[in-house]
Amino acid sequence: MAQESPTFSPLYRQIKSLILQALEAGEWRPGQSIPSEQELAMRFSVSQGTVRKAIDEMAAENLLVRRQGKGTFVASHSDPRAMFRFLRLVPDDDSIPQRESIPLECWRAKAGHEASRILAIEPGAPIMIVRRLLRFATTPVVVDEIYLPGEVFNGLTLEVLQSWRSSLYSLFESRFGLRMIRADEKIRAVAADKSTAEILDVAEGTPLLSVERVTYTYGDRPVEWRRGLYLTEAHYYHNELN
Amino acid sequence: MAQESPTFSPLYRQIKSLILQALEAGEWRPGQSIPSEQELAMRFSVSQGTVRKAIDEMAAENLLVRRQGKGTFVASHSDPRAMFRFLRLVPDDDSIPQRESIPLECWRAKAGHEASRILAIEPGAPIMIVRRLLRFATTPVVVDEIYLPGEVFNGLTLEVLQSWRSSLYSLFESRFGLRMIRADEKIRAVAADKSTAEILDVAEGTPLLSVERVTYTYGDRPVEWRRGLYLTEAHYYHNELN
DNA sequence: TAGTGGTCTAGACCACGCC
DNA sequence: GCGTGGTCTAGACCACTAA
Repeated sequence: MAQESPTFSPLYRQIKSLILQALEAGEWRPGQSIPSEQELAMRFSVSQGTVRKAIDEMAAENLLVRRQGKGTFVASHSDPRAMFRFLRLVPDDDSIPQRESIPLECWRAKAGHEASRILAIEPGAPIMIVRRLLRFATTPVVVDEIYLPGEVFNGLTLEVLQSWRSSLYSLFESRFGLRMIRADEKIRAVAADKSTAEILDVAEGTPLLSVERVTYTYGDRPVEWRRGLYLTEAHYYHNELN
Repeated sequence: MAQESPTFSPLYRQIKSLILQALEAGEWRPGQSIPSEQELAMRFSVSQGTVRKAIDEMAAENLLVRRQGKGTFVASHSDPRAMFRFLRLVPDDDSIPQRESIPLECWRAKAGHEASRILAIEPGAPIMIVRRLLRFATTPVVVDEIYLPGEVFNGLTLEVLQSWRSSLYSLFESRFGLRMIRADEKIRAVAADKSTAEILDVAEGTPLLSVERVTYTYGDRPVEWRRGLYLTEAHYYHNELN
């Protein structure tokens, strides 16, 4: 008969979005622990099991990290376990390489049509463009061109990038308070242009993986658009299908 | 003090592996429903909540599919919702294309060094090799070369392949009782060789995505090794990162 | 209306990390 | 020993599906 709840949302999802709000508001910082399940249950006046289910989902989405006996922590790109979480390039011998990010350029620009559409900002709005090289041990393997909304990344310079000894996303997190939650990648095969070929030390025309990534923060807000060119002669992009 | 349980396994995981066993033994067929949570709880003499947690995990792994009000079902590649579950190629305009699989060749061979290693069979053991073309609407987009253990795929012929009007994995499931659970892909950029270029109707040397996939059935047993060459001029390989 | 999965609760106990 | 997350239970009630 009567449609009771056209937008029925279970209690644990409401709790989840409350925790999300707190997270977004910066109530707990990346790497820090959030209150215990008991405390949260009291705070929201629900049972511990309901809080638990909310946290379960958020842990599955890599927003939180549970550690038995210790507590629940806000996920962080500064955590060694998650440092290159989004980089799927692996050496052919499946070793874990020493990665090194080498910033090449960093300049201001105005958002063109495509950048404004993808980053959901006004055309002509300020953006930052970063070019950088990624090396595995001493081998150059990836050239990235990264587009960032200038609004958010105010104060980003080549010097800042060069003085940072860790992953880009951990810099974004620490310096700009931006937490990268998830990303979408579009992968294609392309031929290396001259300048990329030089940087990667291969012949012009060498087939490369073009990896176009849009990265999102809380609320599915896009905050990074990057295009990486991956050299796959001694490495491969690894993907697991379920 | 005493190390109580070096290999502690919670009850719900034991239940999970019992359900897995039943699944593997073919007690319930793909697409069919398994017993209700209550029935399983009685059968295994545990609470409904414990069964629920076991099923939760299996649903997350795409082994089972829950449908509220109806029951829990064995996942199937014949289900339209999961038909091309492992194919990540998408048209640039993000439309959902009409896919068509065109078998080109199918022959017997003996496993070489690499095939035997990957499929975990004896070198020299019989294998089947299938070559096929995949079209989106009328556009050729993928050429696959597929290696299958002959032991399992006894009776596979080009005629069988040609008479099947659906996805390969649904054929494997229906005809050979083989259920593909998960897969690992290694992606590279390569240049099109002459014969592939002809089939895909592009110039020789065109950059293509090389997608090497190993597919596993229950118990992490590898049962398929394939290499696909994807044309990415009007399509892209989509990947979501979390 | 009956049966299924989905939610929510309350309480007991276990495993783990740390002091 | 204490606090944390992790497991297990039992029971009540809700939402969805199909007969």
